[in-house]
Amino acid sequence: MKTFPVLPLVPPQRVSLVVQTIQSLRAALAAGYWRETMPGERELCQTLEVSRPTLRAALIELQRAGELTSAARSRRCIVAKAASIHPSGRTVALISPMPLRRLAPNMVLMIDALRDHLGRSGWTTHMHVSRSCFTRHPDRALQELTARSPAATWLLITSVRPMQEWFLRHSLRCLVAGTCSEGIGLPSVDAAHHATGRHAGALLLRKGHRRITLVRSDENTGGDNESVRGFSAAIASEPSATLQVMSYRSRDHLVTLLDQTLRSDAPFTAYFVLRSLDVLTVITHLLRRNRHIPRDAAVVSRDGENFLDHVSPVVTRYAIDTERFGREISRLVRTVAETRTLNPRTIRLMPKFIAGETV
Amino acid sequence: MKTFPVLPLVPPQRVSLVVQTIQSLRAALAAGYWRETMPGERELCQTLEVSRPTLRAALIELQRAGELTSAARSRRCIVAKAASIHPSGRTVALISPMPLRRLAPNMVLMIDALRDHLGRSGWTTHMHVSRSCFTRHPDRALQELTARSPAATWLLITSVRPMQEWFLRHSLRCLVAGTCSEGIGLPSVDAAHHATGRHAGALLLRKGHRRITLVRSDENTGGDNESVRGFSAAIASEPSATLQVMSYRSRDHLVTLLDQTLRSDAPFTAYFVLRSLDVLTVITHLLRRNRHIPRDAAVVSRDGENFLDHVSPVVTRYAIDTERFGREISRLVRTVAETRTLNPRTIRLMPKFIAGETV
DNA sequence: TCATCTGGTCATGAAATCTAACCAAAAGAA
DNA sequence: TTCTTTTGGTTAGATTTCATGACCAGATGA
Repeated sequence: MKTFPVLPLVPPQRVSLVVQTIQSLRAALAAGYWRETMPGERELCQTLEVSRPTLRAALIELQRAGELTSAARSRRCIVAKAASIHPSGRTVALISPMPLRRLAPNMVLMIDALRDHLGRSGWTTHMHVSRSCFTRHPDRALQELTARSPAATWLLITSVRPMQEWFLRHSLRCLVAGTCSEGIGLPSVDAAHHATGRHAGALLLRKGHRRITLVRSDENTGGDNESVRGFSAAIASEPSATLQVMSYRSRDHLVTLLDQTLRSDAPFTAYFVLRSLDVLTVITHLLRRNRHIPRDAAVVSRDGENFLDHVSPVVTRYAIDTERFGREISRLVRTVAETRTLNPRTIRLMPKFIAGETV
Repeated sequence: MKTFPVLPLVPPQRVSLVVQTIQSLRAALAAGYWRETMPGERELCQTLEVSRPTLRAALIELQRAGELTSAARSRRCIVAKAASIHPSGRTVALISPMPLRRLAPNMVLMIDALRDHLGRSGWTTHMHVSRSCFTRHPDRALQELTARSPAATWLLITSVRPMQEWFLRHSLRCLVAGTCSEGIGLPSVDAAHHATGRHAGALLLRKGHRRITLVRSDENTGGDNESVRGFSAAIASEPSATLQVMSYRSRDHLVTLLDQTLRSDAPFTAYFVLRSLDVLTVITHLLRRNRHIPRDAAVVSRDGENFLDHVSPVVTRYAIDTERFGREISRLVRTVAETRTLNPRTIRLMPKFIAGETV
């Protein structure tokens, strides 16, 4: 019997990046990481941290090996059916309509806290960015996404009604970070928007304001409707008070609407703004039009981002504890993953009121 | 026994040839392939099939690790006991002076990208928040912290000179996210602050501004000095231009300084603000004092946070790619962990200029 | 004395890789 | 329908890594 001596001095192997990429892809394919079809090239580049030419070289090699089929202008298909023993065990998939950098800073903090907690418990999180899952007819996109990347639990961020309905209908394990639409019994963690709205309304009335504007986006996310209801209820308690709801499509549209309101004869003296980023727009625009804050116009922000501290004057707002938000979601994720039935529990966190100088 | 979960899609590891060579040499050394002394460099090159610069980099690294001794003009000697205290724990420890929610949003995004990338390569990150490590005499705090929580690599965020010196002195594996102080050779990833400053200066001069203010914090972090130097150099090229550097202690102090400047007879017509949060303060205060932007005063922000898009007018600024920033750091972390400060390399990323409406 | 070996250093060029575009077709949303 | 987004396909230029080959000065030994 011949024994092979272990070579004591082995020269470095010089595996090119393309080959390494092929190996990574093969391993994932063998593990059944994707079903049917591959993700787009650009997305793969991101996750593999590799440039597109490199990735394409690897993909083409796999095609030549017959493990993938190329289809012009549509996604590549997986040929060999892999032993689909994909351990979807401890994986949470986040679905967001935009990449992190487009989300509000507080949302990023929340996600970070969430990942941290889940990571400590041995979970991995995976973020999916897909615009088409948030449209009015998200069925196809959701079908494909959930089929392609199995996860123990799905976490919906800034989700809209059709999406939530889809998840409920397919009874996939999921939970909502933010507001769950009315009548849809998905477990969720949310800020207490109704209570916040009521508090803000009462505050402005107490300060003597009677002509009040609520500023909201025309997309219905983030519990805007609830805020509006809470705020309206508070304002309605004072018969002499008028409430105008300003619903804008874009930043520029908001500016236009503000100018219209400013031109009106009986001016509005208070603004309750739902999105903190738009508070910036409102405040800077009011200042630009020579309105004094808070003398000519009071401003209250429903969301409490950090940067509002640096506005002069400091913005009065309601701040949520992102750390806690993330922790609660992390807990709920684990509960949902363990229990078979969806427990439609809703956790509401009350934001902290931060008295600023804009009221 | 602890088992690590197998990650389904691991990005290629990009082991550089130098690192591969180090591994080959280590293996041979451990196997006792040579006695007392090493072969000559040229011979080793042949057997390892590697060029001399590459081999030498590997040898020097082994010297630094104390496994070989360098002898000028005679062969290298092998240190008897290969200590092999390679802290292969895949843990990165971040040190920050403040919790995430107090950091600039872009920094949070960067950290998130970093965690994501490292996580997929099987690393865990741990965040430490300690003010006392960022003081002028951080020795005790750092001693305690590093002793308490071992990590393969330390990542310093918004770090200051004494801290960096301490790490260099104790030759712990670390790298700097942000600016590495002058003369301290730690590997770092940073924005190209000097170039940005020069660009901004040239821009303002081209627009006809001659009395220009640079707004900076009195803490020296985030490459503020570099920005000042680059900006000054650009302004100095125009003899008729005046540059005032406004260094503030706090938000309120900044407001006071702004008011002083506004009262001066020959007004300053342009502001270059280093921190994006303070851009908010500057802009809102200028608006409050009825200055029109950009007619009375132009504002340029060195940092490019997203929320500046929502200011009216949209702020002209320089934005770094946080995703890329995090990726570069992630890569550097892995390099540093494998070799001890192999290459005290500084990576400079050029931010993208975003033309706004404030110039 | 002289050829040869040693580690140290440098300039140059080739290859691998990344970045950032642009294109046209297909798919999907409104 | 019309418009936007996404898809794979392609290219040019910059950057980084590594190899090649040369030179130097001291050490070594014939």
